[in-house]
Amino acid sequence: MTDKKQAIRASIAAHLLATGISGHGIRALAKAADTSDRMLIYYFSSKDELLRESLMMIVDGLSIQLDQEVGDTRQSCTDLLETLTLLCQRPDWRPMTSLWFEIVGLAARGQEPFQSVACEIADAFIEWIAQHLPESEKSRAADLFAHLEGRMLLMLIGRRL
Amino acid sequence: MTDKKQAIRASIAAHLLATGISGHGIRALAKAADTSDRMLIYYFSSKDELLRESLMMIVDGLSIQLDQEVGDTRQSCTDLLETLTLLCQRPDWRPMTSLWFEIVGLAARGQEPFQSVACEIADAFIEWIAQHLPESEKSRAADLFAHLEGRMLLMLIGRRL
DNA sequence: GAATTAATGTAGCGATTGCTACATACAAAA
DNA sequence: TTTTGTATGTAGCAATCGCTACATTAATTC
Repeated sequence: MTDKKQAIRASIAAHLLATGISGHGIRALAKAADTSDRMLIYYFSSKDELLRESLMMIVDGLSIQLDQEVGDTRQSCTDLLETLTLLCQRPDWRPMTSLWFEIVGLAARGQEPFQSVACEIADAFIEWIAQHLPESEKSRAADLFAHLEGRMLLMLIGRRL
Repeated sequence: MTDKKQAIRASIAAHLLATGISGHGIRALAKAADTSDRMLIYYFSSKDELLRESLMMIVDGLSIQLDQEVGDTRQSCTDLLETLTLLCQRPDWRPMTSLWFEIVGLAARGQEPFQSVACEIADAFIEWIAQHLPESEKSRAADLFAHLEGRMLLMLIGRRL
């Protein structure tokens, strides 16, 4: 059933957020989703497809989650960067940050499905930023995203600004 | 002999730059260094140690390489960011960029030896930036690095500013 | 009730993983 | 010359990898 498939997607997504992508065989993933490796392949055909669909679940929730945290107000470029910097530094966002850079690392060599997932996440985030900037600064959304990402990277490896 | 060990380090470093870190067993690495897996373990005790030493070779050459490319002049914060952005966008720097984000991705979950290697690279780069900024702007070195890294990330996944 | 389809368990395949045991060659030291 | 230590090849181990073959049960349809 599609319910079952969706439940598996959700379990795997949570597990990836909590423990990372690499180093988990399908047997371990199956245990995390309370099923068997046999069933994972039955539903998703391959491990790659399972990962792709699970990661896309997270992407789809990103904009909503950002709205919940930041609110739907517009801020200047400088202010929005500070707001998002504070948000991404919060401990409860750490799993998301780790997962994001893990995806980027896997995408760095063009490896699917991570390459396309990375693009989708970046595009979604930049789009969200653009919609929360004043009209006059919309064109700076991508560079604001870049600046934010760099700060997240520094934080991730334990380096201060 | 130490010569042999050093030659292996160099071969492996070049191979990692060209083809990435993940997905290579020690048998493949041995072939790239024109030796046997048996000898890699003989010299380096473990795959982790082999990777650590090979990656550190790259780190050690980073400042020198930056000096060669950019020159030893000081620039304002804004100018230096543009200079470095152009440099890191050059196709011949692409392997370095990919490798760097691959390392960060592996470090994202605290996995050694990538965690410590990532710190060393970041520290070396930030230190280099600080030394190429005017006295009055030195404190902004880390954030300039952050901004640059974010731009590299965008470029890496094929997104424009 | 019979036939068909969907869902699931069990077992295992062939490939690869990092690493080790054992033997051997060769050189320097005693 | 015997001994000792370094360098190297060959073979293989136990674990894990993604995935498949085969059988069986459970649910649906005719």
